[in-house]
Amino acid sequence: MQEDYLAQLNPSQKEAVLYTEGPLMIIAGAGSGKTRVLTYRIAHLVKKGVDSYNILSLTFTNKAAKEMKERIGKVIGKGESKNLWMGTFHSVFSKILRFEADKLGYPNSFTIYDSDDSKKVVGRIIKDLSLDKDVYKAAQIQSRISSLKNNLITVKAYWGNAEYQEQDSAAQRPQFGKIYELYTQACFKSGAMDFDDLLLKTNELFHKFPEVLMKYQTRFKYVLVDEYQDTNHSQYLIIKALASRFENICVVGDDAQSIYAFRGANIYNILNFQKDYKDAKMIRLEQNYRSTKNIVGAANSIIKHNSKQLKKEVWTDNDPGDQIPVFKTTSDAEEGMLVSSMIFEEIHRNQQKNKDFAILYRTNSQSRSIEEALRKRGIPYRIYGGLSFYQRKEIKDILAYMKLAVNTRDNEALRRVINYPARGIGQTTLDKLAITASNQDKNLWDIIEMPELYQVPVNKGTMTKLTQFGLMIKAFGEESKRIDAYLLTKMILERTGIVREFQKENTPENISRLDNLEELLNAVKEFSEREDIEDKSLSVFMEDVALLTDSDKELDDDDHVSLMTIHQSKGLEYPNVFIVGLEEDLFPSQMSAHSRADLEEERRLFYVALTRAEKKVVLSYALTRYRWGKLNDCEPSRFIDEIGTEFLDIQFPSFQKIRANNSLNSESTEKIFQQAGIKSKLLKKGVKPKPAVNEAGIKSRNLKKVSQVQQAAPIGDFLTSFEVGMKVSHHKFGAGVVMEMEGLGANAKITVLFGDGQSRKLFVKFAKLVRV
DNA sequence: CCAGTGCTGCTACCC
DNA sequence: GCAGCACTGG
Repeated sequence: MQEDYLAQLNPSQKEAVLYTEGPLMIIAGAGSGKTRVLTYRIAHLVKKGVDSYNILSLTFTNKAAKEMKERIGKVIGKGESKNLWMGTFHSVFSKILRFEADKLGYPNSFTIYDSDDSKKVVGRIIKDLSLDKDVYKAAQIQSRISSLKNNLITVKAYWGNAEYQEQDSAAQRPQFGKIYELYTQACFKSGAMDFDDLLLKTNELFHKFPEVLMKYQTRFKYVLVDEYQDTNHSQYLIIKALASRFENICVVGDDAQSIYAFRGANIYNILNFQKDYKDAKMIRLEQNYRSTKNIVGAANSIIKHNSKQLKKEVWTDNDPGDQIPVFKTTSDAEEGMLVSSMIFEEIHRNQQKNKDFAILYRTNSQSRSIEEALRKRGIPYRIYGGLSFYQRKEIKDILAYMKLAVNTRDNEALRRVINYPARGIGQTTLDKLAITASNQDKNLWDIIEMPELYQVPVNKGTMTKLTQFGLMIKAFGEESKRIDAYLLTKMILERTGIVREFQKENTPENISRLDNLEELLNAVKEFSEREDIEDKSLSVFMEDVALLTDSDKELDDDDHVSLMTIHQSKGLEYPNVFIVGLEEDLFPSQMSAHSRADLEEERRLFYVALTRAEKKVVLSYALTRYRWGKLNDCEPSRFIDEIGTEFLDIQFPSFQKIRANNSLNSESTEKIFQQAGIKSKLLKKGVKPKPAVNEAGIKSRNLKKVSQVQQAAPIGDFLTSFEVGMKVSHHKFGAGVVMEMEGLGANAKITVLFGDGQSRKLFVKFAKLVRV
C-alpha cells in the first residue's frame, strides 16, 4: 500500500491527480510521468470513495491497460481495482456491442473482420461488379471506406452528399459509392463488423437508443482517455456522448506526439478541447524525467519546425548527456552492420544488456537488413509487428472455422474454409452456391445447410460433399455450446483434417505450421483457464485475438534488442535508441511530400522516436537502399538538418557539405567514427568480440565465455589480430574501420568500411591490413 | 477440380 | 522479394 503516493509527485502532477471533478485536459510532454499521473489519479478517485465500477479508462494498447491496472491494484489493492473498466476503444466498445448487438440486428457472436478480411470482401465486390481492378484498387477503396466511417459518413450520408461523390468521380472511381454500399451490406449479412464498425456502430447504438446511452452514461461517472491526440472523430463522439452527463472527463495527450492522422486521428480533438468544454481546466506536465538534456533539446529543436501546436516547454533536470552522432553508410546492409557493431561494443564495454537497446525505423520492411546483421553478430533480438502470429495463413484458417462455428452467417469465413483442406468443392461449385444464395437473398450457409431445398445445380457427388461439410460445421456449432473453447479447437483441428494435412510430409514448413497450430491451441487453453474473464466462449476468444496487437504480447523476460517501427514505440522507453533509415522519401516518407500537414506528422513521428531514449540516441542513414528488390540511391533526411547543430557532435561536418559531396575524405570519416566512440577501447579492457558467424553465440552470450573462446584460438588465427570497430589501414584503399569478420584461419574474411565510403570484403591473409 | 507455375503489384504506419 | 492471383494442363 502506497499511502504516500502524492508525495511522489511534482506540483503539476499532483494538481492533475487531485483535480477530479469536471473536464480536465492534461498536456503531457514526452517522458513527463504521464502514466504515473493516470495511475495515481484513478487510485485517488477510488480512495476518495468512487466505486471503481464507475470508472472507464481508455488506453492506446491492451498492454498499457493491463499494466496500468496492475499498478493501480498495487496502490489501492487488487479487490478495489477489479471492476475498473480499462482497455482500448475497440476492445471496450466491442464488449458493449456484443452485449447490445441484437438491437442493431447483429448476432451477439458477431465476427470481427480485420483489414485483410475487409480487403478481401472489397476485392470480391469489385470483381462481381466487373470493374477494372487496376483502377479500383481494393486497398485504396478500403481505406477510403475506412476514413468515411471514421468520420461517421454512412452509405446514406454518402449518397446524400454530392461533394463526396464528386471527389470519387474526380479520382476516376465513380462506382465507389456502389462498392461502399455493397460492402456495408456484405458485412451486415455476414454478421460481421470491421474495425471501424466497432466505433461507428457504437455511435449508432447511442444515437438510436437513448436509454442505452443513458445506461452507460450513468455507469461511467468518470471517463479517462489516454493518448487523446490520436483519437479520431468517431471516438471523439463516443467520448463526448458518454461524458455529457457528468462531464467528469479527463483527457491526456500531447499534440506533439500525434502520429495517427493516417487512420483518421484528428488533432483538432485536442486542440479544441477547451472549446468543447468551456470550463475545462488545462494542466501542463513539462518536466521530462526520461531523457538527457541533449536529447530533450534536440527533440525540442525538431518540433519547433511545426506550426500547429499547443504552447509548451519541455525541460529536464537530468544530465546533459552526449551529443547525438549521425552516421552515413553506403548501404542498408552496412547500416545494419554499423548498428549491430555499436550495440555489440556498448554491451561489452559498458556492461549493458541487450534489452537496453531499441532500433527504430519508419517501415517494417527495414527490419531485414538490421536483422541479418544482428544475427551474424549473435545478438539476440525481437522484431515487433510485421506479420503477426494471427495473420498467418494456417492460423487464419483455423480461426475461420471457429468463426463459422459461432456465426454461420459469416460468408467470408465460409469461403475461406469450404475447400480447405481440399474436399472437392471447387470454384465452380462455390460460384453456383453464391448465385443461388444471392438469387434467394440468403447467406451461403443457408444453402449449404439445405442444398436440396435450394436446388443447387450440382451433381450428386458434389451434393454429398456439401452435405458432409454442412454437417461438420453444424457439429462444431452445437459442440461450441457444450464444450469449452479449448476442446472445441482441438476438435476442429482433428475433424477438418488440417493436422493430417501437415503431417503428410515432414517438410520444415509443415513442421513449423504444426508448431503454430500447437501454439494456437495453447493460446486457447490459456484463455479458457483465465480467471479474470467470465465469458470464455469462443467468440470472446476470437474478439481478443482480433483486437490483440503484437505490442500486447506478454514479454518473456529474456534479454533481447528490440526492433520496431516508430509507431509501435509510442509510449515505450529505452536507454539507447538507434533511429535508422533517415533518408528523404523514406523518413519523411514520400507519401508526405504532398502536404505540409503530412510532413508535420512525419516530424512529430521523428519527435516521438527521439524522445523514446533515456541516455543515448544514434542516427543513421544509407546512401543506397534496396526497396522492392531494387537498389535505390538515397539522400539524407531533412530532419537531420533540422536538429540544432549544438545537439549534434561539433566535429561532424555540415550536412550541406555531405550532400554536395557524396564521398567523404578519409579524414572526416575517421572523425565521424571517433566521435561516435567506435574506437579500439575494447582492447584496453582486454575484451574481444567473438568471431562473427557463430551460431551458438545466440545462446552463449556470456561475456566471459566469449573472451575465453577468443583467447583459446590457435596462434595464427587471423581473427585474433583484428576485431570489429578497429581502425585499420590498407596500402591501396587507405584508412578504414572493420565492420565484420567471418571465417577462420586461412579462409578468414574481413569487411572494412574505407574512407571513400565503400566497404570491401577482403581475405585477411592477402589484404595486409595494418592496425592504426 | 486441382496443383503447379508465372506474373504482378506492392509496401507506410495500426485497432 | 514476396504474396496473392490468374492461367494452364492433367
